Amino acid sequence: MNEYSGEPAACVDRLVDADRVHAVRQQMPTDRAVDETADVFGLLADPGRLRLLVALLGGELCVCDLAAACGQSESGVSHALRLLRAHRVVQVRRQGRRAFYRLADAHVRMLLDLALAHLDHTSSLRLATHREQDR
Amino acid sequence: MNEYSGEPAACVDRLVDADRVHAVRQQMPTDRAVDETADVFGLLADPGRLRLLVALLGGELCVCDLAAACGQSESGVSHALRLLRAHRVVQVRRQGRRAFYRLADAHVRMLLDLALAHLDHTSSLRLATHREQDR
DNA sequence: TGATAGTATGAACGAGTATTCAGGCGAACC
DNA sequence: GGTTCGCCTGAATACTCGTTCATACTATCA
Repeated sequence: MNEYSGEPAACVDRLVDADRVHAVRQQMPTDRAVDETADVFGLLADPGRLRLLVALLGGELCVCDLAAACGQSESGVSHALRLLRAHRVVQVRRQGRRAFYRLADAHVRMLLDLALAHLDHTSSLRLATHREQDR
Repeated sequence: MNEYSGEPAACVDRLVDADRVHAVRQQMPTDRAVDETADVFGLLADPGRLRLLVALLGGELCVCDLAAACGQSESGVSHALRLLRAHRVVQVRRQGRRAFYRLADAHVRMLLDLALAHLDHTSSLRLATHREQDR
C-alpha cells in the first residue's frame, strides 16, 4: 500500500527535523498525482517498451517495422503498444490493414530526450550493477 | 553492428519503411544502455520510492523523518533506500545512530524536476486511468 | 468468395518485486 | 554493564508483470 492514511509506525513524536518533515508533507503531490507519475515512469521501465518509444522519436512506424527495428516479436510489440495506447503515450493511425503508431505525449518525449541526452555525454551512467554497499 | 539477440519473427523482407527501420537500428543505444536506462526509470516507477525521492529534493533527511514524511514503515523505507543506494541514486551520511540520506544523482534529480514541473501546469495529466482501448 | 497479410487479443506460465514480520547490530544513554 | 533507540537485514508471502503460444479479427488481393 502507498496510503498516506496510516500514521507512521514510530518515531512520530521525536522527529529530528520536524519543520522539514512538515514542509515535505505540505508540498508532497497528492496520492493520485504520485501514482500517475509512477505509472508513467513504469511505462519507461521496460527495455522493450523503451526501444519502441525511442524508435518512435523520429516519427511514426507500423507494427511490423517497429518489431523489426527493435528486434521483438510482433505479438510482444502489439501488447506493449496496447499498454502505451491505454495510457495515451502513443497514438494510432490505421491505413488499410496496417497500424501506424506515433508518440502522442510531449511529456514522455521530454523524459526520453533527457534520458538519451544523459546517455550521450556520460557513457558512464555509473550504475552500480547490482553491487551492494556504499563504501 | 549492435544486433539484438533474436532476429525479427516475420515481416523481414517486406518492411514498409526500410530506410527508417535501418536508421532506427543504427541510432538505437546499445543493449546495455537501454537496460540501464530502463532500470533508472524502474526506480522511479514505485509510488513509495517516488515519495522518498521527492522528499529528498529539498535536502537530506534521516530514515525516521523520511518514514514520517512519506507515511511509510521504517522497514519499507530502509528497503527502498537500500535499492536506491545500490544504484547510487542516494547517498548516506551517518551521524551517531542516525543515517541521513540525500540525492546523489543529478540525472535523477532532473527527471524528478521534469515530472513535478509537468504535474504543476497540467493538473490534467490526462492519464487514462486504467480504461482500456479507444478503438 | 476464399486466401492471405497485418494486427490484436486472451490465457498460461515463469520471473521478478513490494510488503510484512521477526530479529539483529551498533551507538547513545542510564 | 544493561537498556533503549535508530536503522538494517533476511525470509516468506502475495502480487505484478513480461513473454509466449494459439487464436481471432479486419482489410486487401486473387
